[in-house]
Amino acid sequence: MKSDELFALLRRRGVLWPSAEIYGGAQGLYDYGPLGAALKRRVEEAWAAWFVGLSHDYYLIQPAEILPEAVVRASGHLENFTDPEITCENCHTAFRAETILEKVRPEGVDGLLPTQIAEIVNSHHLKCPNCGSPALSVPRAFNLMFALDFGVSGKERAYLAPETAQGSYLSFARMWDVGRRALPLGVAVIGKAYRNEIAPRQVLFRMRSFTQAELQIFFDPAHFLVPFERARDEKLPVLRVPRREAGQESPEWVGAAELVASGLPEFYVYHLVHVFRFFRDVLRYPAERIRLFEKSDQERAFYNRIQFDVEVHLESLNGFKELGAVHYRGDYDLGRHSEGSGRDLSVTPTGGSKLLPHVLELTFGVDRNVWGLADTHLAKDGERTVWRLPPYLAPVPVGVFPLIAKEQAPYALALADTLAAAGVRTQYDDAGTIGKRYARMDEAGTPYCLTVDGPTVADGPEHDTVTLRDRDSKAQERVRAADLVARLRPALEPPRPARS
RNA sequence: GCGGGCAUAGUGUAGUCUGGUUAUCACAUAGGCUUGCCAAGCCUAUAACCCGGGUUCAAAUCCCGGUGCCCGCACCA
Repeated sequence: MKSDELFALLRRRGVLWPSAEIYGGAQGLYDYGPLGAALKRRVEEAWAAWFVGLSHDYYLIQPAEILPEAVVRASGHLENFTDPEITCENCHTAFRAETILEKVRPEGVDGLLPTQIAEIVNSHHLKCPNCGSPALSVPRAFNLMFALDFGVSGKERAYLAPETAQGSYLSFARMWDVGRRALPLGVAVIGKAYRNEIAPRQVLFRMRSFTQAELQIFFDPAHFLVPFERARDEKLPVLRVPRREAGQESPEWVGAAELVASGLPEFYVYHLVHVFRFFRDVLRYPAERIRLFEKSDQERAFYNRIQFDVEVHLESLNGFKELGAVHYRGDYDLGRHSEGSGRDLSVTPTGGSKLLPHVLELTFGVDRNVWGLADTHLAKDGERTVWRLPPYLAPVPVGVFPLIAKEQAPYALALADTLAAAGVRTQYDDAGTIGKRYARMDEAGTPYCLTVDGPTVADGPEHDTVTLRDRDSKAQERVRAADLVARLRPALEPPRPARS
């Protein structure tokens, strides 16, 4: 489905819509409706079950979403987000002011006001590096962070967190103390991040307020032992730099052991395997649509030593899109915060020697995956539209209908209440014909529908049995009402990784 | 940010070029009749010209500004 068509469908069904619609909308902001909010929450639950479940030493925390200025200064966000940009009025290419002034001012532009930069551009008659035109714009400082007045004095500044990772780094010292004082130590966060994007686009793909799910693993690079045997036999669809440079865009399937043999650390490949399994086995993206895209030295941020993006081919957006990534960030983060805060964040594990832990970051865009799940799992099947979500991700896992509202409504309502009380979320519906109700639930991604009919309420062998209808096969089966909870509940639990 | 395109009920649309009747049609939604296990049929109801300004006797239609969306470029530490 094309992006427009998919978004129209999601709007119509109340999955999501633009924020502040009645005022004409606000770029880059979206609201989730009932189905969307439920789906997003289930994705988050499945993510936490899988990744926090990877180790006894991985924990979920919830840090603040506002960062004091000192934090973003130390992390590098302040300087990197305020680079002034100059645009060529002729060919419309944008450049960093630093690039344009490179030759005449090799010391850089830090500390200069936009007007001062403009003066230098004018006095040296600088031209566009692309087309040679002298029509260069006045420098514009764009800061992707939302700045806030913090406190009542008006003197302190703070920023909305541009990523959730900083909250984990800030919490490291405390986590060390409350934890087992052992490495590796995993700190997971599912939270909001805010970026004042220049051009928000493609609905959930570039938003100004979005949700990230990230796991920061602090470890000793000399001793990061992982149960690699659980990953060794997996084959991964990787697209590595040499293959990319040879002009290939499709991945090749390479065994985990082979990746290690090529020089990637075991701990990295082990986690990459589990990230791949999450996308294939938990979110159930088709394996052939997934590729692990290695970023080259030039492409990745300077502090990332190894980076693979997890990309999924999305029809609505015409190509592979980044839905997650695995970054080996070295000791950059704790180093910067040690320096910035004046507090030494190095630790001494029991029986070990003092070190500044390194960080392996597993990062996911939650909103992007909600879109991805709509793109890959929601499709037309002849007349009907079916959202083939895994049952544990379905916003409403069970629909309950009376075949004839006038006759079986009380029984069906009571059944829905019983299931709800047992922790199975249901939707009761008696409007229109039975086929219409099935179609409605198919579109909402509901995997199971229960229909109460004549035999259910009549005396006879089928008393207290209902039909259980499967979304994907449309097959029906008679099931005793009393057995329903035991029957349905296992499918509604998200998978967890194997662990000793 | 730049360039191009677009904006009409909940959704998709006709009408805009060439200003003029009660703004078209389908689906969806609500109610009724009928049917009773995969979007059937009939009747009824609800519901729209993105916002602001201008031109005109008259604006969904023409002009200007704004906002939003789509595509391309740039950006995405």
